[in-house]
Amino acid sequence: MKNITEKQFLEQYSSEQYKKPSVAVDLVLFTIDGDELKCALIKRSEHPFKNMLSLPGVFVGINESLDDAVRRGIKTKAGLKDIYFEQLYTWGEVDRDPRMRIISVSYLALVPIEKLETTAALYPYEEIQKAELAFDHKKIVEYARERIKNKANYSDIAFKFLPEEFTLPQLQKIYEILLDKPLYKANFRKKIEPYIEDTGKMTSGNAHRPSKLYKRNEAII
Amino acid sequence: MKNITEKQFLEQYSSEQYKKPSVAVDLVLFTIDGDELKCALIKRSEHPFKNMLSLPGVFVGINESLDDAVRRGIKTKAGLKDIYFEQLYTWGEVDRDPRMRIISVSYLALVPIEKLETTAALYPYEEIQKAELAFDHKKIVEYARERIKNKANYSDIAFKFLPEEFTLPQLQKIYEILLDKPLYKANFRKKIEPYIEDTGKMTSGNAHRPSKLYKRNEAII
DNA sequence: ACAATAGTGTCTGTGAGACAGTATCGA
DNA sequence: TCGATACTGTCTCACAGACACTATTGT
Repeated sequence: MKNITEKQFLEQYSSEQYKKPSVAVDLVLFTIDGDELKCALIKRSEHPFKNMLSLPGVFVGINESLDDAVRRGIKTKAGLKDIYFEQLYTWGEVDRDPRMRIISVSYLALVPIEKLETTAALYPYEEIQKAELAFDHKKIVEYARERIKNKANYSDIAFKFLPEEFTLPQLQKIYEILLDKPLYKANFRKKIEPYIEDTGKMTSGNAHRPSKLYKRNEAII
Repeated sequence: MKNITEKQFLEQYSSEQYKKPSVAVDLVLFTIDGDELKCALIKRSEHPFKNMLSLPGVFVGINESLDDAVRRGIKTKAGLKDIYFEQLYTWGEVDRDPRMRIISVSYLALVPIEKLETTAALYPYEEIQKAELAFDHKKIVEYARERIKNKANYSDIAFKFLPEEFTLPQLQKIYEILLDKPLYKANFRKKIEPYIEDTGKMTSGNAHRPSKLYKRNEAII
């Protein structure tokens, strides 16, 4: 950039001789199924890493924001819309994809299992940890796992795995899975109390004592 | 992507008709100067946003990792090497740069003021907040400010603003600036005690009671 | 009545917060 | 001796952790 204006530089930079990396968004879509945290993965049908599992992802269009690309990915790969997502980390090692230079902006997406009537193939996190994934995708999934473990302590992400109305035993179960440790009922209830609101409704038909249905108290962060 | 193989798609995608975004890294380089948190900014000499302040940044080379681009940026823009940095967030709105589509991977960099004998122009954060910055850079600086405020509570980033050896009044000052609130001496010392190590040395010549010199206890996270 | 799950009362220890005190330097 | 800064002892209160208890359903 010596002796040329920024404008000249940009013209040169935009020209053919300056190769640009491609940019993709990769999705780590988690849900909780019974006692397990599960992640949506796609079996690759082409080389490289043929027949291996990989994260669903899309390339970012030239007139598409990152968040829009994520929404498109969630829609086309999992058939979902209006679910919670947040940016995780951007992975930019030169050789992370053997075909070409691809910078991957990874996103965490969370969805209640009830919304996932669709075809997305889910794999338990515990199995993923033991398996090999395509590209650097295993590292990305593990990064996402750490993130939800941390955020469970100080944010409301646990609620993203549940429908609008839920019981406290359900919510506690989510927390136990995310934090990977058992919690004391009484303590959990005292701690969570400010963040929830009684709906007045109860569960029924569960062969045992019914439980109250709560919803998130949106007024409290 | 209907009816074509992934290979064919990639060939098409790589061809000229598929325009790619550019990727840059933008640096939020903070230091603490006296009682103030300051950020390195550059006055733009070209349109758009001519004469306005902006974050130092570089385009990511096709054969350069993101971290390498950051190191190059820190070297060329601030004349520094081997300083602490971490990725912040990736900004991908379509119109964030009026000239062309640029996706910006922002990085936080922290440096002790003693290392900054150089020319980098520093601006107090409080002033930046009141000013206007080029592009979406003000939002990025504010995001970085929030990050260090949060991380001061549970990580060791405060130490990144100090040289190897430091006094507890110095360290407390850093924390007070980062957290933007006064701290009680006694409580601060009790809390920080496990993370520091006495060097046996003392300050001197300061016209008052000298203070002990400590260093980071690397064994403790 | 019983099994099973839902929900509550209370003790304890830890640690943050607040404040008052003592210690050691230069001038 | 005094001003200024460095450093310490201790009380209180909130809250996480642990555990034992009571409550309500279907069978």
